[in-house]
Order: sequence, then structure tokens, then C-alpha cells
Amino acid sequence: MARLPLYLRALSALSERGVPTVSSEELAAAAGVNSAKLRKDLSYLGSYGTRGVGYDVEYLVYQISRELGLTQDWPVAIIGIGNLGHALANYGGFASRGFRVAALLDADRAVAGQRIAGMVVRHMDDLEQIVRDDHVSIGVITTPAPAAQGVCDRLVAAGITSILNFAPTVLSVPEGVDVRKVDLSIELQILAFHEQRKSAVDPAAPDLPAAAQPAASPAGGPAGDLPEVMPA
Amino acid sequence: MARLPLYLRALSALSERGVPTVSSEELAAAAGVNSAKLRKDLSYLGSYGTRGVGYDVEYLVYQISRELGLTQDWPVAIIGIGNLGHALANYGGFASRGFRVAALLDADRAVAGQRIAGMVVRHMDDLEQIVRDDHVSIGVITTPAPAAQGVCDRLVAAGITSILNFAPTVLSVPEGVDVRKVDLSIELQILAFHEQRKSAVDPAAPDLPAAAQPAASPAGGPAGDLPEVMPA
DNA sequence: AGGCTTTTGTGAACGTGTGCACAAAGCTGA
DNA sequence: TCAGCTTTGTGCACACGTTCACAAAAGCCT
Ligand SMILES: NC(=O)c1ccc[n+]([C@@H]2O[C@H](COP(=O)([O-])OP(=O)(O)OC[C@H]3O[C@@H](n4cnc5c(N)ncnc54)[C@H](O)[C@@H]3O)[C@@H](O)[C@H]2O)c1
Ligand SMILES: NC(=O)c1ccc[n+]([C@@H]2O[C@H](COP(=O)([O-])OP(=O)(O)OC[C@H]3O[C@@H](n4cnc5c(N)ncnc54)[C@H](O)[C@@H]3O)[C@@H](O)[C@H]2O)c1
Repeated sequence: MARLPLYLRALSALSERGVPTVSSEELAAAAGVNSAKLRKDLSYLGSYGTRGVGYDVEYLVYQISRELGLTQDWPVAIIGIGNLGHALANYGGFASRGFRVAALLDADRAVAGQRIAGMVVRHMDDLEQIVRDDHVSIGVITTPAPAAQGVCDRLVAAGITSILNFAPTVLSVPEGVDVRKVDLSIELQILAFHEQRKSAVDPAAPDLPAAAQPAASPAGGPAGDLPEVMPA
Repeated sequence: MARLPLYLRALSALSERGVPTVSSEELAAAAGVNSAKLRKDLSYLGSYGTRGVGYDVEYLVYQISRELGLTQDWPVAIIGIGNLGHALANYGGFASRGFRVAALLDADRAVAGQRIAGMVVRHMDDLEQIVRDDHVSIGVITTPAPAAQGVCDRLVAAGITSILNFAPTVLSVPEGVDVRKVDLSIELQILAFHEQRKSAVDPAAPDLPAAAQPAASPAGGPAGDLPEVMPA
């Protein structure tokens, strides 16, 4: 389940505060989910709760870490050391959660060789060797969008089976390779969408404020602006 | 719908290549979704397709932009100009999609005053005034996690109703305020989870490789490692 | 002009995820 | 030891999103 990391974070915070046990209600509130959902998620891992008491925090941290595969630490490689690659390389939050930045790579020979966060940026030529020697199985793509598919293909060919993609492109990969994407523009656009909804017919019923309009105007400009992009 | 931005991106690419029309099949492939799903999503906006031909690319771009509220451009403020805030400030990909970085803010007086990407970083003291004067309605939080909730509260108090949060915390906000989060650690943990599944019982049936074990051992260490975190 | 091909729009079945509600289970205190 | 209280684990119903499949519509070719 994709919510386990959330629970793990909340549990870690409790653990650091020395809290010995939590009820599903408390933990659910901390993670921002429904308590029944949380209990069902946890029961999927097995029955690790005590009725009338709750869950043992330390034990649950261990069980979830185990389920997520965080008892080992995963070497990750970051490809494309520009603005974003820099920020990720300097970010200390990975190491604390079972991930280790094993290598920084870039195609630009002016970038390769630089020291960033105590590591030397390697050139893409060394990709295959690095993946093999350091057993890297997770790759992070922070190259410009046009280069992303090519980089992805090379990563897959080198044996990487999990990719985190920051470039705004749909990557196609063979079966057995997992891709997750982080796309800021999409997040902002979704926010803008809701923002527009809010400001549309604020006082009255917030139902379908603008979407009902276009159907009413058969061929002319729907709202009077930008008619030049209308079809013939 | 959260998929509209994806369609919009694919359509923009087609538009730049001068393609006049697309079928739902082609567009679905480009966006990485099912064609029936795509048609249903688009039909939700109204009937903008021609049977036997497909959809007019330019027209659809306009309609989706309109639905998402991208015909206007949204001023955003970035709070916390550290590693990540820097990268976002330098990123050119926002402007091209209807977003404008209106202000950079930081609580550190050593950071405020610096010029980044042609803008002067402002101090948090000016937050309320900036939000009011520039009509900022979207805030991006890139401060350390412990500061996030406090910053969030100030943003909300200042009148911001949409927040994009990069700090690994659950933000609580009053009703009417939208929060979306981007959490790298969670993404990596999900990848690690699948990665572990793949490598677990690779040749045989990949069913529930490790989860069935703990129930069999009533009180001892479940698999022999890390017994010190087991409960009493 | 009329049939043929292509592609949309949508009805209906399906699967999944969510949340309520409650019985069973364990702890606590008398 | 036993009653009472708290909290888990889960059966069940419901709502949502996804996918198939097909009829209606539009263009095209003869
Ligand atoms: N900077 C941000 O805040 C931000 C935000 C959202 C999305 N993104 C996306 O992240 C990606 C990177 O953004 P950025 O601002 O860091 O860009 P950037 O131009 O600063 O950095 C890109 C780096 O990738 C390297 N590179 C180019 N082609 C390569 C290849 N084939 N193999 C290996 N390395 C290669 C370049 O040498 C450069 O160092 C882009 O796709 C961008 O759209 C960035
Ligand atoms: N750097 C990354 O690649 C990365 C990746 C994932 C998540 N994150 C998260 O993003 C956040 C920022 O990361 P970073 O590496 O940029 O951290 P950073 O320490 O480099 O930057 C944080 C900035 O926030 C400012 N700040 C602190 N408290 C503030 C407040 N109350 N109001 C306004 N500004 C304040 C600091 O002055 C600093 O400039 C963190 O929560 C981190 O967990 C970062």
C-alpha cells in the first residue's frame, strides 16, 4: 500500500518522542486518514495490535520498515545534475530513510568532475559500470524532458528496475520496470483548477459554474475571449 | 479531473508539431492512459470531438486550459529559499504553463536580499503585504518540516487558499484551503517496496513472500534479524 | 447519393477502495 | 475472578473509477 510510508513517518515521530503505544485513532489523525482504513491497512501486514491498548510503536516501525524493504539501504543514482539534481544531491533527508545517494551522473563534461555534497559527479559514460559495481537498482531522472526517455532506456539496459522521473514526460519502459513521476506543473495546475472553481461563483452554489456554458453556444465564441483558437 | 494536465501536455506537444487533429486512441497512448477513459474525461467537458475524425488539437488545448483556469496566469510565492527553493526559483518550466513566480520569501535575514533568478528574496515580514498587493493565491512551501505548519498557518491567514507542500509533514488547514504535497521519500519508499517484491521470490510465484512468516513465530524473532526491536 | 469506414460518446458490468458498525479480545480495577 | 471499558479486526454495503463494447454520427470514396 502507498500509505505505509505515511504511517511510518508518523510512527517515527512518535517513537522519537518516546511514545510507547498508539491507538489507530491517534495514528490515523497524525497521518491524516480514516482510522478504519488505517486498521485495515495494518491488518494486511498481519495482526500486530493489542485490543484495548493499541499498537506498539517500535514494533510497528520495524514491521512497516520491513514490509517496505527499508531494513536494507537502497543505493540510488541521480542522473542530470542541474538545478534540481543539485538540490537532491544536497538533501539530507534520503539517508535517514534507508536511501543512499550512490552516484551523481551528468552528460555534460563541464559538470562531471565537480564536487557536490562531498561526491564527485561522474560522466554518463560510466553509468553501466557504476550500476553494476554499486548494485544500484533505483534511478532518479532530473534531466531536461527531451533527454529523459533516452536516459531511461540506458538505465533500464544497465539493469535498473525502478525509476523516479522528474522530467515532464511519459516514459515508456518494458514490463517489470516501475516508474513513478513527480511533476510540479501538474500539481500546480490541479491547484489552479480548484482555485478557479472557488473564485467562480463563490457566494451561490459551487456546482458546475463554468462548464455548463460552452454547450449553450453552438458555434460562436464560448465566452467572448480568444475566439481565434476556435475551430472552423 | 487530475488527468487533464497530462492531456494538455500531450496536446501541446502535438500542437507544436503542427498536428491538426488526434484520435482518442493516439492521444491516450501519448498520455499513457486508456482511450475509453480519455474519451470519458473529455466528454465531461462537453462534446468537442468529431466522429470519424477525432479531436481538433488547438481547440482542445484551449478548452482544457480554460477548464484548468490557465487562461489567466497565477502568481505563486515560494517560501523557504534553500536547496529546493533555489531550484524552483531557477526553473523556467512554470512560466510556460500559466504560472508566474511572484515572490521568493525566507525567514533568514542572510538569505533575504539575495538575488536569485533575477528576483530579490524578500523577508517573511513582508508576506502579508506581498500576498495582498500581488494577489497571490498559491503558495509553495519549501521550508524544513518543523517550520512548515507555522508557515502554512501564516499563508492561510494572509489569504492564500492553495498550497503546494514539499516538507515531509501533514499540514492541517481550515476547510476551503487546498493542500497538495510532493514527497520524495514516499516516492522512493514505494519504489523500494516494489523493488523488494521483485527480488524476493523472483523465480517462483510472487505472492506474499515475507508477510506470511511472522504469524508462524509466536514470540521469538520473526526472521532472525533485529530482535531487539521486538515487543516484550 | 449511398454505402463503407472510422471514431466518438456512453450504457453497463466489473473491480477496487472506503467507511460504517459491531463482535471479539484484551486490559484494568475491584 | 469477574464485570466493565477500550480498542482492534473485519463483514458488509456503498460509491467511485475503470474498462469493455456497441450504437450513433460524421466523413469519404465511388
Ligand atoms: N528545477 C526545478 O525546480 C524543476 C521543477 C520541476 C521539474 N523540473 C524538471 O526537472 C528536470 C531538470 O530540471 P533542472 O532545472 O535541474 O534542469 P537543468 O537544465 O538545470 O539541468 C539538467 C541537467 O541534465 C544534464 N543532462 C542533459 N542531458 C543529459 C543526458 N542525456 N544525460 C545526462 N544528463 C543530461 C545537463 O547537463 C544538466 O546538468 C527538467 O526536466 C525539468 O523540467 C525541474
Ligand atoms: N532539497 C531537496 O532536494 C529536498 C527533497 C525532498 C524534500 N525536501 C524538503 O524540502 C524542504 C526544504 O529542503 P531544503 O533542502 O531546501 O532545505 P534548506 O535547509 O536548504 O532550506 C530551507 C530554507 O527555509 C528557510 N526557513 C526556515 N524556516 C523558515 C520559516 N519559518 N519561514 C520561512 N523560511 C524558513 C531557511 O532559512 C532555508 O533557507 C525540507 O522540508 C525538505 O525535507 C527537500
